[in-house]
Amino acid sequence: MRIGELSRRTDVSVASIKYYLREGLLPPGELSSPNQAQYDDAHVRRLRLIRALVDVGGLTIAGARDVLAAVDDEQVSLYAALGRAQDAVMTRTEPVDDDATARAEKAVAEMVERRGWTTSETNPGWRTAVDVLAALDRHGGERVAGLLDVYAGAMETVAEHEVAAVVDTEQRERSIERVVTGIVLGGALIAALRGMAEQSAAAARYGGGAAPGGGAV
Amino acid sequence: MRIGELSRRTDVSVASIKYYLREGLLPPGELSSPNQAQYDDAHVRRLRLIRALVDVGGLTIAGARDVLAAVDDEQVSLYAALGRAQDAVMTRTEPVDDDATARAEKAVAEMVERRGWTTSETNPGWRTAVDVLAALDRHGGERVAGLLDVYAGAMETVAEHEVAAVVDTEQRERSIERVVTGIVLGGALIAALRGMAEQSAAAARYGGGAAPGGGAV
DNA sequence: ATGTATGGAGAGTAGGACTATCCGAGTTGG
DNA sequence: CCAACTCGGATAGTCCTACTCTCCATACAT
Repeated sequence: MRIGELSRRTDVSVASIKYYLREGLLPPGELSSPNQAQYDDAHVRRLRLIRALVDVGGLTIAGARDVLAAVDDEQVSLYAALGRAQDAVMTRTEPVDDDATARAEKAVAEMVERRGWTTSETNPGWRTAVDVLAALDRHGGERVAGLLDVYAGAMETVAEHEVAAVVDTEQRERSIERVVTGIVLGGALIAALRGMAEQSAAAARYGGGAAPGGGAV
Repeated sequence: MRIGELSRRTDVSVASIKYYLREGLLPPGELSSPNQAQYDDAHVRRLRLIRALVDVGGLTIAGARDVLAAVDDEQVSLYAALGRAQDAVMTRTEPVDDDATARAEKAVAEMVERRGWTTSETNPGWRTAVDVLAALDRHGGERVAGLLDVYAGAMETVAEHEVAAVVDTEQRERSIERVVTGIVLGGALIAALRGMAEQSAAAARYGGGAAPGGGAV
């Protein structure tokens, strides 16, 4: 198929498709003549994956490109692809160096130790966790920070199920795609469910008035 | 204090402070003369809160303004503030109408029913959950979608602890600030810990090679 | 044959988050 | 008391991201 049909089938404008091609998110079609290319179902799939990562998962175009490059690269292990996807999802902050950070670092290190996690400070989550804890500390959110173990326990369960569900010795490319969509979209799903659970928990405690949400006001 | 000292104390440039004032994130200082204003500790606190929401929590300036408006508005209940914070964190997608969406809607509704959650479709999380599930469905992520109950169970536990920790009949403003920081920063913390837990779980299953993360490449 | 679609490249646009520049009015150190 | 600095407020400019538009020389469709 040519670009027009690809556009129709995926509901992505021709201009956007060209943009993704230029940015290297979508591999070029096969040229049948110097200025005529053919696209196939793989392009349709890829385009849908891009939309899912960007629209639903909230990745930037650059983040999506990195993740997709890992999917395409035969050299990249499933384990490394997982890290790549995490990198793309996590917002990086430049490190500060104060008391709050020192305390936060200690809290994270102790938690990891306590739970026996096999992870290291090079994991992007580690730094982010420290940053968040430090911010909570600075702002008097110690009550929330005190839930570190509750959060960690919940994520431990989630991660075990996810890894078990996603990893499966099939064709490598499909498996990596699953890992990547799992990391990115799973994160969005977790955030969504947390919102619902929170409303529910608050309602239980207050006999809940009108439901929150529904846009601006 | 005047703007220069406010800037020094918070490490936020004078230009940015002026910008936040213009955008209504930071209340104006008290004018001692037509062109001289005084700021106080409340401004310092507020500025730190803004930075935490934006830098760590990943809110946009507009999102932070909405959330802070809820904190400031005496009329807004704690329960409503919670919804406001969720709105700010959640990425809104315009709805599609296909089979995948229909299936996703059913799955979410059944899950809510099964768990007896007090929440409704007006909760921004509900729509997001449907969108994510639909995207997973479209992309062959049914394995991840099958974890819906695992995710929901984990978030149920988390939400109960959070609501209990955060709500506390003290001064309303502080309490609402805690709810808001809890929602926003708690979400970032959860994402970070999930990343770490996932690395750990993957390592357990593979004898883990080099740790992922550490930036580009 | 003639009108529409295509590939590729470059320029243009809209929104977001600052950052820089001005200016007339305080404030401060010598 | 005066020069140098700082301030508040407003406007304009910058950089980035994610597109979107415009061209043009083919290619395809009828």
